[in-house]
Amino acid sequence: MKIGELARRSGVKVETVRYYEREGLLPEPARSEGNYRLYREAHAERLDFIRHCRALDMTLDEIRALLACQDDPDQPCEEADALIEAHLGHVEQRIAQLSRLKAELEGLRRRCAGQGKVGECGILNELSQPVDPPATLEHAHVGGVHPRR
Amino acid sequence: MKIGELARRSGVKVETVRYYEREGLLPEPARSEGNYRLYREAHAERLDFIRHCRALDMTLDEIRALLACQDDPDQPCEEADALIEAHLGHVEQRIAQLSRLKAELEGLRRRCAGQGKVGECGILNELSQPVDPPATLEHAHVGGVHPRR
DNA sequence: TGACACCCTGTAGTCACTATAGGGTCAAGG
DNA sequence: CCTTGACCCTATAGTGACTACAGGGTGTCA
Ligand SMILES: [Zn+2]
Ligand SMILES: [Zn+2]
Ligand SMILES: [Zn+2]
Ligand SMILES: [Zn+2]
Repeated sequence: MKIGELARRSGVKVETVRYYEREGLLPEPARSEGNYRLYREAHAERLDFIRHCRALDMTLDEIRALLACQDDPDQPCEEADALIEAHLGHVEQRIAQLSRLKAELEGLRRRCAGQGKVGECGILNELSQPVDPPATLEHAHVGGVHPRR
Repeated sequence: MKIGELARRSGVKVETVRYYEREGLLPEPARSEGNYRLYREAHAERLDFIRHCRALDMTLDEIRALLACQDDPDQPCEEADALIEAHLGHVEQRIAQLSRLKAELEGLRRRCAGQGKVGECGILNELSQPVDPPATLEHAHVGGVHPRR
């Protein structure tokens, strides 16, 4: 299987597959006579694993750690379980933070009468008030509201 | 007021202030004889506005648009209000998405008996299953669960 | 022989900063 | 006058997880 077919099967771009190889998440595959990468089923499964984890918003570092567990199947699974638990914590923290932002945005919205001019709008006046620096979460990584195109 | 004092007052780094200037969010201030930036109250207010918006996870593009409204105080405030409304949508979308991830992670956690080896752990086996590509949200930008250090 | 789809490497761009390197300015103390 | 130290300046590169080229090579078909 060449890189294009692997990428299609797992729903990623070809460049992403090569990126995962550079990052050490996918092992270097065999090469054809013409220097093309040649993949096997095991590569496709590993790529699905990675994409599954990415769909859960894990970092590549978290995924690397999980893959290291998986590559050692006789070890107890405590470490892998702890990684999932920790990441669940990251997601929960981010949900809590975004819920606070949502409440603040809804409060902001209520401060606009709707027919006024910018100079009188409660929204913009409120936003000019200083803000106490947002508490920096320790291992937070579950990110932005805005996607990359 | 020199850049260090401005930065301290608004709780940002000096480099961030210079970055906002390069990005056109803060106007270029006057310079001292020794080429130091000299700021006034209006600059501090504008910086507070920017930080307030960033604390709500708006992008710099969204903030630029809001600042453009604010710089034109006789216009009706509809556009500014629509920007806030749209961003509230971004936050709500991201909360919904993260809630789905949270449910899936909790489901994963239940698949581990707790005393097994990695090879038998339901978590890792489940993660090896392919995943349908996550629906790409149109203007999503409210990002990751994982923070930058 | 040419067209075309696919593959290769290497580099640069994204976003919102952050962190250096390598210098200049300015007030106080010796 | 000279040094120390805090502050300032510009310019450049790094972060994460990709994405998009540029500039070439390979393989198959007509
Ligand atoms: Zn995580
Ligand atoms: Zn309004
Ligand atoms: Zn937004
Ligand atoms: Zn387990």
